[in-house]
Amino acid sequence: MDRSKPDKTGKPRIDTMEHLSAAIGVSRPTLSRYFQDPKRVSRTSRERIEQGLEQVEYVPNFFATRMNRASTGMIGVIIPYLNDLFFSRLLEAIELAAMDAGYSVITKCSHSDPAIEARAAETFMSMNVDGALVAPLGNHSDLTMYERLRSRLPFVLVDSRPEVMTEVDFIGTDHMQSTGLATEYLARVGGPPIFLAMPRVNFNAMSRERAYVAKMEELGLEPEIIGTELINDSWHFEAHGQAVLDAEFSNGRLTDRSILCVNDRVAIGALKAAAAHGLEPGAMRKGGLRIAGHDDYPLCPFMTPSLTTVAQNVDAIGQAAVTRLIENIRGEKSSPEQTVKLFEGVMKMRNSA
Amino acid sequence: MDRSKPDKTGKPRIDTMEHLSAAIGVSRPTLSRYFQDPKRVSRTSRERIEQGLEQVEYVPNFFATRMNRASTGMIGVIIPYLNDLFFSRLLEAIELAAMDAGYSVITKCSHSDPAIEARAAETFMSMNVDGALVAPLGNHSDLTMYERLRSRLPFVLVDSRPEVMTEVDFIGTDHMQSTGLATEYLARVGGPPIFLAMPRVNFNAMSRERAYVAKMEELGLEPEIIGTELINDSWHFEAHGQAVLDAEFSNGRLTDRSILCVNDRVAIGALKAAAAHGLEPGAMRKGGLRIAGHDDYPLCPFMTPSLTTVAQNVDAIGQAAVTRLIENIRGEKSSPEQTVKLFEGVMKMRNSA
DNA sequence: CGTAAATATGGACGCGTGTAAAAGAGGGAG
DNA sequence: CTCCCTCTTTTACACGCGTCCATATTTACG
Repeated sequence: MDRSKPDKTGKPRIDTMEHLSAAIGVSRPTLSRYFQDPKRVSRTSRERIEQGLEQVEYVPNFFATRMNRASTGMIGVIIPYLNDLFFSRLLEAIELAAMDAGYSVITKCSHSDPAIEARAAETFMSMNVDGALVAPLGNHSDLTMYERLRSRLPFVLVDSRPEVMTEVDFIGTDHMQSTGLATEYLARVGGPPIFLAMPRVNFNAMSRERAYVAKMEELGLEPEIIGTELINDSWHFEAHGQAVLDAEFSNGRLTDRSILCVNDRVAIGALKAAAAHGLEPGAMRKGGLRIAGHDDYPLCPFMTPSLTTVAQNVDAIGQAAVTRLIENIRGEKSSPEQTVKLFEGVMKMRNSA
Repeated sequence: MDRSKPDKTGKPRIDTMEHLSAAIGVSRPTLSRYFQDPKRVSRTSRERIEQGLEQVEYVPNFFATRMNRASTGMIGVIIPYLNDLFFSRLLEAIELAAMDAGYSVITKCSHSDPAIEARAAETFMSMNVDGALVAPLGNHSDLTMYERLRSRLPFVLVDSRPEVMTEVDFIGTDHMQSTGLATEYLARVGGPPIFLAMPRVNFNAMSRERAYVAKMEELGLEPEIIGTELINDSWHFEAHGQAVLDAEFSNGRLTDRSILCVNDRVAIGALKAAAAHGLEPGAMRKGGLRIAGHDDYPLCPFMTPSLTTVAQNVDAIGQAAVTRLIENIRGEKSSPEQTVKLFEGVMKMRNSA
């Protein structure tokens, strides 16, 4: 591919600012300033440049523009896995917020692998990103990597946070509140809820479990937790929920209980187990099977019965994370104190509980 | 942030190869070669470097390493939207395949916006990515942008393809086959299927519609299509399916028909509409409501009833797309002929049809 | 119209690394 | 011990653009 030939649009392509400078009769530094901010050159130069750009095709080289510049205008985002609509929504919120703020984001997915996560962090540092936003993988993450990242760049944790990282900015949901809300709701409308957990693969799972226990004790009820043992080793949350409840229902247990699932994907599996056993979880009957989730997964309204859950304010979390990160970037000196911002969950009462 | 201070790990950090060279007594170009491929320096140098790297922390600058190099080792991937498990699965397959092949991928999401899509393409070109993999947005995409991309880099389309771009490499599903399969299946086990379409937002939607019509005509049946009118202007596929069928069922229509949905997300909405009307789509009864989808969305087995669908071989598509792109990158001269690779769909018979 | 102040411009240098070509080191044969 | 060959290292330049600073140009004001 010869990179200096005209392309199909007919415009001749120019590949360096030097050549562009020669082509339209403006010095290269002036062009450089123009591309950073058109207002930094005089109106006459600006018009001349813009007119020239209509004749040829030129885009400044991405790497060269970021080599010798204080700010790269990029923020790095690390997401633990993609095949989960919660994280894809979060990522979307982050990308749009960053775009609004004039930053371009570069995303890396950990694919459930701490080594990949660590490599992504190294890459971000070697790219001199202005800051990093990390949704941690969970227990297996390399915490020294987080420390390294934090000591080198503005750094904000999103969604979940390792217990030991108490002095880092963190934006997420107040699980104490949100899970407490769901627990209280179930306790009020049905019997004392039981908690359908997951293997301890991430910090939020543990936070919610603890929040459930705390709320139950506050209500003077006995907490009961099932599903902490590993059934499958992958991120098949739905299958996990289904398998755990299938075992219970098969033994005639829990068929008239309120079940609070650690998240909606587990709850979707739970709904399936119920249906398979001819059970109809529902909010309407007094006493009887109830199933609720957590997160407000986009498919909740379309489940049968529609899934009662507590919604995380994903958009607000993404927006706030970006905002906080940019604050850190802008005034690294002025904001030494840590920020923790937790958004409240909102009960979404539907038909399953 | 002073970038030359030792970090928390205790290792002093070194920020340029020059300094590293001075620190461990090996020339900078030798270091450069070492980082590209350790085998390119003598064993003695290699050992000395590796020993030195244990004492200090250093990672080559990402931008500088890619400035003056023939191959950047990067491939760009454009995905139309994230909040869809089909695309997140595809992206995962692509990322893992590329990682295996030693390429790092940089992902951009169009967020349903052709302007963002075009900007992503410009960015890729200005980054000198070795190649680009694009899952098109649909009708609104800027086709001249695709042409520009194609004329400048190895370029492979994935998942769907604009009709006019007939001479580009393309990897996807054979919708003629897959949709035909589902059509035939429904026609055989139930009555003549009706097709629940979407507004024509992407090319696959149209391909499947055409495939349905072709198969119906082959079977000597009258094709019937509903749902092409826009109900909501966003990508709320489930809501679309639900709304269209709700209108039909409310008027007492289609309640005993076989309904083939353009994709699983629409089908999930359709299932919901059925449940709301007390209808139980099922494979078991002769005659009666049947609902099937397309794609094998990960949640299909967990729907109630579980959703019959035809599976796309997402992993194979992702893998093949990367393989083909790398072929293009490696031997730009040797493979001028176009490659179109279409994978067959596989019927997943579950309970809904 | 003239002069000082404000602004715009261009030359020169630097960013951190890749790479071609030249210099060096090592090793074996004569 | 010398010569030649091969592998390795080094020297020198290149990549494309940001940015400082001296200089040219415009503007403001009298």
